[in-house]
Amino acid sequence: MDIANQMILFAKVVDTGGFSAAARDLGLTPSAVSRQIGNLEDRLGARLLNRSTRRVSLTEVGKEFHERCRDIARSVEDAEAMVATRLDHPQGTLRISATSAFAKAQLLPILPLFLAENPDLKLSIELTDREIDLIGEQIDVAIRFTEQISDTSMVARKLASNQRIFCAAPDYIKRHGQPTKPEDLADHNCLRLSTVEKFNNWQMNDGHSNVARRITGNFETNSSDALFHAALDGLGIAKLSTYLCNDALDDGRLVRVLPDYAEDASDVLAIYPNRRNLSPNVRAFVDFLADQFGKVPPWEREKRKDKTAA
Amino acid sequence: MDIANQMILFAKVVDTGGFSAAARDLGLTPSAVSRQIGNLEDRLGARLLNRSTRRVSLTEVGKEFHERCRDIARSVEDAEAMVATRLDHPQGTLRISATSAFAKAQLLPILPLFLAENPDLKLSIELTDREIDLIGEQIDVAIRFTEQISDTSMVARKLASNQRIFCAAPDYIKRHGQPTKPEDLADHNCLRLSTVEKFNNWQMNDGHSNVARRITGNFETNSSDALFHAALDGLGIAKLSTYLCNDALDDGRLVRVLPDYAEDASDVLAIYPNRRNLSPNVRAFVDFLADQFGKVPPWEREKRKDKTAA
DNA sequence: TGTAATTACGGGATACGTAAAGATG
DNA sequence: CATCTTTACGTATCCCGTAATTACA
Repeated sequence: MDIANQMILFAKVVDTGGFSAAARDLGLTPSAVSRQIGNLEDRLGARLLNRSTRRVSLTEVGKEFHERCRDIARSVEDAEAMVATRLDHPQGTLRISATSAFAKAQLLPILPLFLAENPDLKLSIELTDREIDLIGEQIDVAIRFTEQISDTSMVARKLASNQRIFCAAPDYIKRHGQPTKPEDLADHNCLRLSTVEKFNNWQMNDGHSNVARRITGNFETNSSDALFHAALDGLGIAKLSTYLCNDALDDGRLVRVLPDYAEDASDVLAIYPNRRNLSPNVRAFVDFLADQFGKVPPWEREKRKDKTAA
Repeated sequence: MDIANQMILFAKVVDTGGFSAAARDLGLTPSAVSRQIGNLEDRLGARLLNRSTRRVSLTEVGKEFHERCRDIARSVEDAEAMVATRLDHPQGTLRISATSAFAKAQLLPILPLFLAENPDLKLSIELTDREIDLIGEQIDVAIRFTEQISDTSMVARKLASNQRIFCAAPDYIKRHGQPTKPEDLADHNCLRLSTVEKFNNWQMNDGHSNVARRITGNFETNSSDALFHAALDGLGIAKLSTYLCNDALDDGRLVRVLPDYAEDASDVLAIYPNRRNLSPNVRAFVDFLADQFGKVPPWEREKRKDKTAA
């Protein structure tokens, strides 16, 4: 047994007034207590307790040492209790990472509800589109899109499906015509996301097979959000995540292009450090996300299906 | 391993910045450190550290827990250091018990020298003639006279020999005559110490054999000191410890009676709790006593021998 | 390639309980 | 006589190190 526990044991002996009493309290035998205290004294090189068979009394060093040991014992208990308290319900600060586009479109709108459900919780939202070091940045939960989990200690939980589909402003279509087959894209101004689409072609899937089509365009950006707005502004055709363009499709600011084609569906993932000893904060947040996005994500809700059907 | 040491280990891991670094510092393997931290987390039910193979970072609970653990680790070290400091040289308070007669005659006179040798030491002198519970009274050292050590945990170190001899004031002898053989005591007023001499006879030894002689007298007391003063006042013949009567014999206030007889020699003992992990305070004091009384006690010094020889 | 964290596995240190002894009120 | 501390002794626990694995720079 190492010294710290012997110190706590010593405090217990003094507080209970004897070896046997301490042993009873701790579920040990007097024998074990006696030996540990003896070891402690030998290690310190000082006698802490003078003992007869009937009585135990502190030496002068013992008295001072005891005060410190008692404080330490208390601190240990307090620290343990502190953790237990924090485990009781979500509290403190939860650091969340997401891409700015997803955050603006989907995450931020639902956070007030989450905060209302968890009054003791504070949020710290970190918006970055590049991949980040979750551990280095002390992120509790990140929301990412099938970007593979680099670290095996990380756990990814699927929140929803996401597809990227082809959209343009009605005005753009009016001016440049409606493409009807993938090949037509070559004649259009295709807006690119520079971070993902490094090569000038788009993967697309008609439900049966994948094809890749070469594209051209005079606009690229590293920001999904900027891409979205460029499409809204009628700059050309963009491949946009459904979570991002659903509202604009609903109210007619965008129309879908090549509706039979889409990129392979990918997943919206909540990524967090580890499933073992998961913090209540993370658990609550991930559960909340799963609840909000899980069955039918907002961007696939009825209202939109009605309109497109119409 | 119990929780307190795991907490200290955890603090070390955070302070060194990793499991391997902590392991190196502590002379352990990363494997052991990993397991202990894992156990700690499981016990607490909370993740303290998020770790990749290259990086370790604190969770929110971990951060707060760490602060407490670091404080605890420091407190443990401080407490250990405090004891080590006190072991360095005698300091603090030493509680000494002695009989009041011995203290007045022999102990108190030499204490200033002891205090001068140990400037950081304070003394607390407890004078009681009855036997006391050293442990209950928190006595560090008791000076007693062959009163058997009741507790085996106690250690007795012989400081000097002591004899009790027969004395009277010259004035008393002048008035009642000099006894020349033990039987003569029956005709004298013998002063008794009530605590020791419960029966009305005195043991005496002529160097060959013990005899017991019945005595009578009109004075008894529980105080050696009072007995001594009664003898000085010429009340009768007293059996007095040499440590007590030497000065009076030296300067003629008392004369020895039946000089060929004395009580069996007994020992002046220093009694202290235990030899294991003896405190520097006790060690210094007992050594000092042995040095002062050890070879030839003050009450057997030359000056007196000269005079009695004369 | 070198370092880091983790896990399984086997051996060994160690801390426990039992039992007995000595002491105390 | 019940209770207390201490010590010896045998055992079982548990904790560590070794080695292998996976991850990361």
